[in-house]
Amino acid sequence: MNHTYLPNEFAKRAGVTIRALHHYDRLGLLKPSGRTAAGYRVYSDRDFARLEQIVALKFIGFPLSQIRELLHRKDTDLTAALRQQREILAEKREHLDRAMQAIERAEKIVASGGKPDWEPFRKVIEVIQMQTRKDWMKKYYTEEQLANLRKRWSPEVQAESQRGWEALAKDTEEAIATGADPAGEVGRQLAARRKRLLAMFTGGDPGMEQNLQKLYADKANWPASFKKPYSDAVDRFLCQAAEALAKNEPVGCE
Amino acid sequence: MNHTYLPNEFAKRAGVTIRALHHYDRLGLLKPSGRTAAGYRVYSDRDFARLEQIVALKFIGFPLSQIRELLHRKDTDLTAALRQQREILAEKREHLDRAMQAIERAEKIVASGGKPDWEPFRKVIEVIQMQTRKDWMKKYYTEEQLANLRKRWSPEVQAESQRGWEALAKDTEEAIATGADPAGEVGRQLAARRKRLLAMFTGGDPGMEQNLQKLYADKANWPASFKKPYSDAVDRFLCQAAEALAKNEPVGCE
DNA sequence: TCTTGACCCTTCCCTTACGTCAGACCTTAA
DNA sequence: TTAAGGTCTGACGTAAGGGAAGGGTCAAGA
Repeated sequence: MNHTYLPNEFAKRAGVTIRALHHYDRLGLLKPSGRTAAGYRVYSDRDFARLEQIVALKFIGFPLSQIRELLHRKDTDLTAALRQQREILAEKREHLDRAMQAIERAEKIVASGGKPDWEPFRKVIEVIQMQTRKDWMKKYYTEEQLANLRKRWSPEVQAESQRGWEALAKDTEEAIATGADPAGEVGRQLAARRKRLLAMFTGGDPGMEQNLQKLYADKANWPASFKKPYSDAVDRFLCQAAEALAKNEPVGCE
Repeated sequence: MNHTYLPNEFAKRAGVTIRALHHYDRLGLLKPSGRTAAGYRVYSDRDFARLEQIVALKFIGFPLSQIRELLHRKDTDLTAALRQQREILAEKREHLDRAMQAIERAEKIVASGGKPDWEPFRKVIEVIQMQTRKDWMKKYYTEEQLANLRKRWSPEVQAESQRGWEALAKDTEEAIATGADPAGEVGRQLAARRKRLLAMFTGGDPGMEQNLQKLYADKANWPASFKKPYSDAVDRFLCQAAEALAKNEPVGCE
């Protein structure tokens, strides 16, 4: 059972390249058990186990330097390292999500044409600034609520929400064009759709709903990225409809 | 309105470092409009617009070399570049998701203690192998179904699902200990919980449910990472309960 | 006029995790 | 004996800048 391997076989079995083995050797991360008379590296089963660990730690994103620490010193706090690494990955994922969202926006604007080619990037920049506007959002949301929001507000959900708002805007414009009454049946249905879309954002948390209304009222200080995708007329109609739908609840129209 | 900026003001306004400006200058990505007699870089509003574009494209993950192409040649296909970039980001996100899942597993095993410190990494490796087992999953799932699954199966959902299974296992063990009947009321409720957890995975797609059953039957070929977190006794009890709950539907127990 | 502090310049080395040569050495089969 | 295939070390390249060395510029205060 105590096999020995030459570099080629060893590397293939572990799914790494020979060059990587050289690299780990030079870093002192994985020294081969021995050498042949000609100087060829010779690896053992124990080396293989260690390489497996290295590969695993690399997969979850640890840098080689830290892997060496973790494998070298038994006293290193593994749980703390894992937790920290998970947090790092979570941050990276957040960035990726925002980048994907930005691309989708840009694609949409490019596809709708008409504008000069570089218009999309204004939008992208707005999204970035929204990211740096975290402190602004903290005026209204607690850290915990923001964390929940980030969890729920995946790019897919965002995309769906955006589609929903666009469709709602279109239908509302039609309703206005046909002279519909905000308090009538059509308005009632549109208001219900608006409510569901808001619920996608708040996740049904009443605290967040309140905050959303305060935030909505703070119109003067909105970052540009919060600009609604529909006109003031549509906004007014929907607000009136929403108030008609729920006579007793404040709706957040000015 | 035609402002000029020295590096400090310019960099701050755009949210980059002076060192980055030097870098872009050297790459020919953003040459300042002019220089003072002393050799200081002088930037204009047009430079600012260009820098905004650079920052935006960098945010969505384009390398500087490609950014230069995109900004230099008007004929470059922007839509194609955006689509491709989105795909690249999607792949990265997939990797991140799997890494986070691996960390969560490792953390759980470390926390439960008892095992030698390096046991967790066996589990991590299994997750990696599951990744390379894509071809195996394709036996049962179409590409489209897999894509849907990846969308829905975020780390958060995974974590929640895992918690759900663990709780279900615990409660089922208790039920077995008290001699409950799989076909009785307790069994009925446990079976319903099992069904809901499966639904988290299938998303209610009946095609995927069928596949899940086929996959379940292919027990001999399961990758190790699919090992259930509960004992065979719990498994049998839940299967019998599920069959009792839905007399006419096949449940997938052997 | 001299100095201080805040800017700015260029050039060079450093970072990660290897990939890619280049030139030389080893082993084995034909 | 030679050809093929495997291996060695060493050096350089990658992306996107960070940091430091060593030096110039500018405005204001002593």
